[in-house]
Amino acid sequence: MDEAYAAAVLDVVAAVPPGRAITYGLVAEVVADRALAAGLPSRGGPRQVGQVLARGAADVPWWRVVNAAGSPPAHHRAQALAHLRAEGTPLTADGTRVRLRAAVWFPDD
DNA sequence: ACATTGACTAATT
DNA sequence: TAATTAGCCAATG
Repeated sequence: MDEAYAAAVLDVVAAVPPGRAITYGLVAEVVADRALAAGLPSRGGPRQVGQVLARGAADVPWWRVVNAAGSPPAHHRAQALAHLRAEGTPLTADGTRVRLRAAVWFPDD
């Protein structure tokens, strides 16, 4: 397990502003880009991001990280949605998933 | 070294 | 729009 990678992932997640969200794939890309810019070897994909969060998400707003379909992790979806709703994150009419079109955030904003 | 697993994604149906 | 299938990458046993 690479702590540097985990730290990079958590850093990105922690940077997501309230009321916005980001996908696993996007996090993976940002981390990969940063690693590349730092001259480090390329990192893993979305699944590794999930693995890192599963392990050390205690200190970060993990509920702002959703899958490509806009659905929160299957493990805590109810609680994640509660957080998102409380933050005013754009959700679909049924309130079961995030409206990525409007809520997706990229580190440039 | 091989098989299994998972907080994933994209293409198909 | 939702369910299936196949591909994916690294960690674990």
